[in-house]
Amino acid sequence: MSWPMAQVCRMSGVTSRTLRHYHRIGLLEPEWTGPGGVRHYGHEQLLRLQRILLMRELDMGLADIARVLDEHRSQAEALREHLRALLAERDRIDTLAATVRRTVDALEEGDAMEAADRPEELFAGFDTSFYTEHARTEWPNEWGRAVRATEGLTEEGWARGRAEVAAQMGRMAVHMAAGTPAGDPVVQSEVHAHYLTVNRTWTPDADAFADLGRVYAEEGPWREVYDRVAPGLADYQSEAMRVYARERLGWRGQA
Amino acid sequence: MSWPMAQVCRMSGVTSRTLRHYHRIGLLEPEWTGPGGVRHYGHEQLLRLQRILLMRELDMGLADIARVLDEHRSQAEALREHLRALLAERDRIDTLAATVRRTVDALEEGDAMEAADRPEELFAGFDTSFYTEHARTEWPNEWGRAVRATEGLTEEGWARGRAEVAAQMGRMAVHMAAGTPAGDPVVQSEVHAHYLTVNRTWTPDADAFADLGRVYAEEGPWREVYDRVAPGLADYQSEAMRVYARERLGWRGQA
DNA sequence: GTTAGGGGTTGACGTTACGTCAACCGCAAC
DNA sequence: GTTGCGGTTGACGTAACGTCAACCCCTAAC
Repeated sequence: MSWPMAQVCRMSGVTSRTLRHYHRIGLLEPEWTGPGGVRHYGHEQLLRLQRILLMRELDMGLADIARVLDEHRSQAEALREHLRALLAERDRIDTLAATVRRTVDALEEGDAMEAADRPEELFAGFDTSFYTEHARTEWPNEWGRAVRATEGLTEEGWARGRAEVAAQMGRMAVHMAAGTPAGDPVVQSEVHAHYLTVNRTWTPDADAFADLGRVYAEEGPWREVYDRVAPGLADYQSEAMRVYARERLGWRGQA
Repeated sequence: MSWPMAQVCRMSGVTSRTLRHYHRIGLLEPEWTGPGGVRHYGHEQLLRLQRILLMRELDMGLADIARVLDEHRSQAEALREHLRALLAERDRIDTLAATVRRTVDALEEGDAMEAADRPEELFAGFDTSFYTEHARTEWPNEWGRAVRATEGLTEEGWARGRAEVAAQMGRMAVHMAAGTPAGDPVVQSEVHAHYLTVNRTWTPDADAFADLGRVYAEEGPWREVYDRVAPGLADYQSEAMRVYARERLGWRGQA
């Protein structure tokens, strides 16, 4: 006794598409095929389908199911392994959810990403002259080039620059809130973006870039601005820049 | 200033394949394309890539990311929604893991699925005559046909039949351990398989099939066998058969 | 001159478990 | 004759790329 596909579908609750799929991948072959390619399933096939549905209900992959059915792999063993995979996946999602939650919190606090929308406010009272002396004596060449590069800048150009840096700070704050290590590729690529931004006015070498990071973190206007975006951001940014200087610019220092 | 694809890859840590993918789906288009189709990315594109990577890190889908970037959808709002989806997925996996664990436990107890491997042992001492009187008086026609159908059965045929029923019991025990409701399609399709098995010797109508389920659950050899496979299985099987009789055979009774 | 090598690029196919859809086919009613 | 219905089939799409064969350009070596 055997039944055509449509009847098997009604009997078992699966769609015809599913049965055709199982046929194609060799998981469940019909007993025989009638004229016009009509598939017919026998008793044996129905029982096999039952076993398939049982394991599929537990979210096992079809490949694993096939292994259990055809290679006489222990079902209990397969399920134990499947359980391990499930728990690992749950933990991964759990961690991810916590990260996202922290990120949302950081966004909602309104200090991180919204800062990117109000760069003027963020940089209000920023005193550039604070660093002038340090830069002029420590990196005279770079200082000179920076001055020349910014000489021709319009006010709109300055504003765009501030907005860009503010946006970078916002993204960096999200990375920090997410708990991403400062050495993570995605953070490093963010630092690289910052490096490119800086490059538009001057070209720091490894030493100078690492020093710039240090300056961000020490007491002063920069630290204030960074920490206004998110507490601790100055240190995080500084650390990320130190890693970048070491790994991408060949910096050898430690300070 | 702009950079060719390979350099952007090294800068940002993504593969060239990824960038080509983003190009194809319109998520990130190069600033201009050189001879030979070489893609070049400018400053603006790099910043956009940063934003993409930031959200991708949190497992957001590319479509959602595109919505945030292009349709000015609030990032916080998108992330909150994403968080809800993550939590739901975690709960789903959690429930599933608990189900799989129960299933594994049921399998390990050795009484469920292994019963399918020792049908003779399972049915040891099974006394068919127990039900002879009931069946003969209550369902005389069916009884007669069953007798005729089993007359020509070899011992091997009987053994195969027992093995099949034992295997069905094992699967049903797993469904029960998994906490699947008796009315669930997958369980009902298992009952249907049982129905087909029974049909090989006689053809119960709705009443008879429901009654058969009742018989499985009442005190006697059948209940003993079922509960030997897994405690509570007799009632579960009986309930599933009652649902089947109602929904698939048009049974109107309640008892 | 040419040839091998290296670095870069492209399109095409594979991945999971099917859903969705246009096309076709046989059979019954009008 | 045709119109509809129930059934079937193959083909394409899904998410986010990995992997791979093929091809192109430039350079150094023979």
